Parts: sequence; C-alpha cells; structure tokens
Amino acid sequence: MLNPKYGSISRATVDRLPLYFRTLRLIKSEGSDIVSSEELGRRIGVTPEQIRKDLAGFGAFGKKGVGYHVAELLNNIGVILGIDRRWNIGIVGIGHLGWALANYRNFASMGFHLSALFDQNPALVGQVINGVEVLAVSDMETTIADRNIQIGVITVPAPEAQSVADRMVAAGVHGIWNFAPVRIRVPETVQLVSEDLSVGLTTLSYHLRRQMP
Amino acid sequence: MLNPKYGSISRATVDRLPLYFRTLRLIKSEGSDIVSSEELGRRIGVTPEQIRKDLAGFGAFGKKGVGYHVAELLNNIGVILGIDRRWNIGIVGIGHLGWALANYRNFASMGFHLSALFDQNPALVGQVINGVEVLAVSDMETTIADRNIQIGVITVPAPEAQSVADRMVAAGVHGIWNFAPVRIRVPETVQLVSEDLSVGLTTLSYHLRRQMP
DNA sequence: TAGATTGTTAATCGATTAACAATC
DNA sequence: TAGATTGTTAATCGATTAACAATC
Repeated sequence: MLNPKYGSISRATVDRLPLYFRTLRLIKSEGSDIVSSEELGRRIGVTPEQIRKDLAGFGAFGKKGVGYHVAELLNNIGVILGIDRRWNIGIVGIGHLGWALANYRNFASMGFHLSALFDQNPALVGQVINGVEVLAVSDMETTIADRNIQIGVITVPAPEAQSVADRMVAAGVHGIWNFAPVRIRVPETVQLVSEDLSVGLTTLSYHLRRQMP
Repeated sequence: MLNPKYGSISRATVDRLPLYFRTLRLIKSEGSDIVSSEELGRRIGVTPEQIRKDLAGFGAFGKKGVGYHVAELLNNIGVILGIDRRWNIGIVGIGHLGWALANYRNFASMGFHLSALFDQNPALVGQVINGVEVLAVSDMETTIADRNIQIGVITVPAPEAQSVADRMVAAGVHGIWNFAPVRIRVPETVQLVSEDLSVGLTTLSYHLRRQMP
C-alpha cells in the first residue's frame, strides 16, 4: 500500500528512484520475479539499507524474509514518479542539444510525449523532427494551450532563457526542464529542474588535476 | 594563496565551483572589479555563508571589509577546477547526443579541446564534425595514445558502454564522462562522472504528480 | 521450524547555517 | 575611525549507516 504521508522525502531519495526504476526494468527483462535490496543495491552501487529506507518512505512494498516482487515494485515506483501517465512536452530552441533531445527515444517509454518543437530560425520552421513539425516561437503560447503541454524544455542560449521561461509559464506549463546555463526564476507553483552539462566535465577536470598535476 | 590541505572538500562544494566560475565570468564581463559573497550569492541562489565556506576550503581569496577581486578569484577557481590548462577529449558514439556534444562550443572556453570522434557506423566514418573527422571505433586505442586524449566521453547505447569504457581505460584515458544510462565500473585510478538525462525529467514528473494528481 | 530479509528506530556522519572575531 | 565583509568556529540540521525486532 502507498504511504499517504508524502512530503518528508529527501531530494536525494527522489533522485535515486529513477535508478531503481531503470534497474528493476532490466532485472524484469532478465526474467527475475523477486529481488532483494541486497541484490538491487549491488547492481546500482547503493547500500541495501539505503534502498529499504528510500522505499519505506512511500510504503511497505516488500515481503519480509523474501524480498521485493519486481513487477509490483516497478509499478509502484512508476506511480510514485508519475510516469504511469502521459506528459506532453514541448522543446524551445532546436540547436544541437534541442535536436538531440527531440530524438531521444528513451523518453517515450516513460510516458513523455513529444508534442511540439519551436525555433526562431525561419530556416528550421516547417522541418519535421522525429515526426513533429518545428513551429515559430511566436506560436508557442497558443500551441502550449491547444496541445495541453505540461512540460517545457528550454534549449535556447542563456540570454534568452528567462524570457522563454516567462512565456511558457504564462502559457500554462506546470514544469520547466532548463538546459540553458543560467539561473531561471519561476513562480513557486511551477516546478523547475535545471541541468548543467558543464558541471560534470568540470568536476572531472577538478579530480584529474588532483591526480596528475 | 592556495590552501595545500586539499581533500577535505565535499562533493557538493566541487559541484558549486563551476557555478561560481560561470557567474564570476558574467560579472567580470559586466565590468565589475569587486564582488561580495552577498552579491554573488544573490545571483547564483546560494547563501553568502555557503560561498565563503566553500572558498575558504581552498584558501583566503577575499579581502575583509571589501570582498573578492573578480579577476583574481576567477583565476584561482580556474586553477582549482583545472580549466586553466588544456584537456584533450574524445567522443565515442556519434548519435544525436554525441553529435550535440561534439558541437558544444562552451567547452572550448574552459580548456576542453575536441581531439577525436569515433563511431562504428561506416556511413559516419570520414565525416567531419566541428572540424574533427569521425574515425572507426577500431582506431580508438591508437588515437587515444597518439593524440594524448585524457578524457573519454561515452555516448553509445547502454549495452556497449562498459566495453567502450574498458577499452578507453586500457588505451590510457584518465577520466570518463559517461552518458549511457548504466552503471560503469572503472579502476580507482580513473575518474568517472556519469550523467543521466532521464533523472531530471523524471524528478520533474514526480513533483508535478504531487501538485496535480 | 530455521533462515532470510524487510521496515523502522537509534547512532553516526557530514553538510549547512549562524555567529562573531579579525581586519581591510 | 566607523562600516563592511571576510574567514572560521560552533550550532543546527539532514541524510546515511548500523542495528534489530518483526515476520514471511
């Protein structure tokens, strides 16, 4: 059963859930019906205690002395993550990264449906990427409303990111996934997740420098 | 001066340094010579105490009663992050994402030099992307050695990622930046940073579900 | 039943925040 | 000098790890 007292879940836990989900899918595809926190932890690189603690925040999904039923746990985590339903997403800025995201097939298997693409470059408008036509940025507001787009993806240059976010919010998106390397501000009612590709590479460089000066 | 007792630095601190660096660059380009932890924190969305604590782990870069000299701090953080030198990177797997990374111009401004591209698809081999020719994956070992490539980027499908990583390590890379959604194992002497694009979108979905059931 | 493994409480560890003396 | 702001120490907060009773 699902624990109703949500909210006391740490950010770190939420970030691990997709890892659990992905690994459970793999385990299921291998034909296992049952998995222990020990085995799951070994494959992900997390302690069994951590997994049990994380899951216990949402409910009691396992059987003592047995383990977790793979298909059942997968289903429960899917519901928790909200990927048991369909989310319509729209990408603004069809540069290299936007184009790559528009073609990312893995998203579909988690309920994310590519509903619209936008770019300000007239040469791109009208082109079809992964079955979706690129529209002018001026069409953004009406399209977000018409196609019931809940999630906006920002892949425009940093200086334009805030204004795109503002327009997305005004048009009614509930969440923004930002790839522009700049801090964006949105109302508290809108969920914002920002990615920063340069952090990873720079972290690598930091550790390499320690090692080989 | 730089504090020699490195090593007690938290992961969270290292992850914030690139943000400091990026924002200081912006502040410098705006013409400011001096910045306080208060102002820097306001722009990044971090408390001033956090910034002072983070920086103090590496040395005393500020002037009491005054603040931080922007150019000087920028230079110091650059040295700490190891982006004051050149790192040669090679990308394996020129799909949508590999292609986007090969074209990412921001990397060059932080010392990352695109030195080689590899793909197993014969149709791609010989093509030139961002001035660099795509080579066959079979050429990987010799090219990594010849071109002194220190950082390998993995953008191949998950099932192939581990074997590509093994070959990179054998060929002598010191760090791996992995985008394949799978856990990769490397020797302790090799630095590994993994990105998982699906985590961000799934986190968004999790929070949206809380808000609009 | 005996062995295994969960869910949960307690102990530890680490990171953030608050406070303030040092000093420009 | 007075005001401002750093660097650092102490207090708080939160997350992870360890331990174990419950129970399949």
